[in-house]
Amino acid sequence: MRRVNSLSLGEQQALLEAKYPEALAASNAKRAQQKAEDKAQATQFPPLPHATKGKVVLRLPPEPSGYMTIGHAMAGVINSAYRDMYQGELWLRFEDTNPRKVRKDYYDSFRDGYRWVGIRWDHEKNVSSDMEVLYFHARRLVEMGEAYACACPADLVKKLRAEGKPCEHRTHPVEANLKVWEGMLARRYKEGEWVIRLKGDMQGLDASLRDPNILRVIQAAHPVVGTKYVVWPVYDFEVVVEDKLCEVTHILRSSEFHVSLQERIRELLRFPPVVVEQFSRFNFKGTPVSKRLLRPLVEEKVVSGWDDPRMPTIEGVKRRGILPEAIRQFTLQVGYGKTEHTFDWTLLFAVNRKILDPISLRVYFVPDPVQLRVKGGPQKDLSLQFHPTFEGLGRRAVSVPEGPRLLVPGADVDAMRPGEVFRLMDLYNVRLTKKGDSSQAEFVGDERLPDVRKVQWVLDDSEKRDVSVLEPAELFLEDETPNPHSLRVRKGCAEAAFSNLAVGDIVQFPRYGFVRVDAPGRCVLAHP
RNA sequence: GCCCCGGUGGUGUAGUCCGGUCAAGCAUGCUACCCUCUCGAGGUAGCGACCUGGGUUCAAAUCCCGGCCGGGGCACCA
Repeated sequence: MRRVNSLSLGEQQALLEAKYPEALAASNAKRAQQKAEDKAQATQFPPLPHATKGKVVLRLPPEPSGYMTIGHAMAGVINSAYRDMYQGELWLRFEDTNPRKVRKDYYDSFRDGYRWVGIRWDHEKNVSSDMEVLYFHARRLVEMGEAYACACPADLVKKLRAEGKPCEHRTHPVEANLKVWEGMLARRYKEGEWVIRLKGDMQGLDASLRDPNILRVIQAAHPVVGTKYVVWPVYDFEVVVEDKLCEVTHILRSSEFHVSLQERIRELLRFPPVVVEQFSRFNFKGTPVSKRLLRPLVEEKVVSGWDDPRMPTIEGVKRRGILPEAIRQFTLQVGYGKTEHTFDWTLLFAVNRKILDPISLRVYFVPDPVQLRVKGGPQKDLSLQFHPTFEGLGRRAVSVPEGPRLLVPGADVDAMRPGEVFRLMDLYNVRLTKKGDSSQAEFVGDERLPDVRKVQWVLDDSEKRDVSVLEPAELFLEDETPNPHSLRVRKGCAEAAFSNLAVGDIVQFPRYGFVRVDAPGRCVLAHP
């Protein structure tokens, strides 16, 4: 028993569920969970075109150049859902072909993040491990006369592309191009001297097809393969080859890419076609995903870091108390499409709350507390349930002395006038007799009264715990103006039972909201 | 500027392919009530939308054309 008590409440709950499932069998937790599952099942994705069970191969193609966000997670959930639906295979493939942008810890951010949301993948690779194959196909294009080496400076290329005019290099013979190509690989050229361009259509209306650059020299150390390579493929070329190597059948990608160039390369290389389903990005109100907007916040210490609970990163939403299951259900519910959307956070919160409600302990927390002396309050030994309807979550004992000194929310006292009768939850009724720094009230009875304010309280003794709660709000207001009040810190006191919680536990502070224990004495408000 | 892609209540989504059953469903939000020793959950009721103009048709959210608005692409980024 002592051992059990030494565990955190969250651990106790997990233990209970594992060891005595029958105790919880009839619980509302199970029922609520069942209901949620039914709902999730009701929102199935539409079938994939040209998909056969057992023959679908999908991929998650993150660029490890930043921390994983909830948007990546949602795109991952979609791919993962189809993998399951068709009993297919899923690749995790790091698109790490720009050594300048890629960083080692970002790989782990994605691996951990996908795992956290419950996505399982069947294969994993880095594109940087396929450089020889990429070179092979690049050479093929040059040999076919479909690509050529170009030494024009970048701005000239830009100019000619805008004008739809070819440059002198376009008509060079294959042998000359191959010679340059070999020279690039042999590190004979510096960055920017020579690039390989695809022969597209210099006059075409689709400007992305005007002889795009497909390989270039980058003299920077790569976090995985070091300085082994200096010639790096550009995305549109690399992705086509990789999808062939992975035998990808369906591409479900969030951001908008123009596929015409990729299709062109795929045809030239004689690779089989793939089904492409594009959908717009997952934006959350006031919370951009773009690094351009987020990075300054981190650097200027507007937020505490990439894991700040206001951030759209996986670490951020996790810290805030969003459950992976909520992200999965939410993604299934909102689906995907080409219409731009900005999700209101409350939509996600609603899903999260419904999962949390039946399993969260209730612990009293008094925000902005004020003292309240209760005259005539009788001595009470209370045994309080941690959950209003679910007894399986246990109880805690609270001993209230005679004429106790309590802490109650300042906002409630402010809103009342002397003489008002209110209920101290789980305790008794009192009448407010004096408002001020140390308010007073008198005991007026035990029996439940209809239509009176109900107020949570905490004993003002040595057992109470000072707790500050971070209240995250949107980082940006309309347009791109930073929100000066994106974080409030609420001071308050929690009852003694708070001490038994561990970092990571999520509980409900009644009349306040669901919070995740972020550190000893500190919580983050997930949502009301 | 050029090229793609979109525009259903405050927000998200269903319906649009194969026009009528959509005077538009669901979720969230808000309001009221019920329930509940929480401002949570649950229940009931209510509020609230087919971007716009024209065309085709007996009939258009759904098809066609124009406009407006939004997003993306036109990188030696992915």
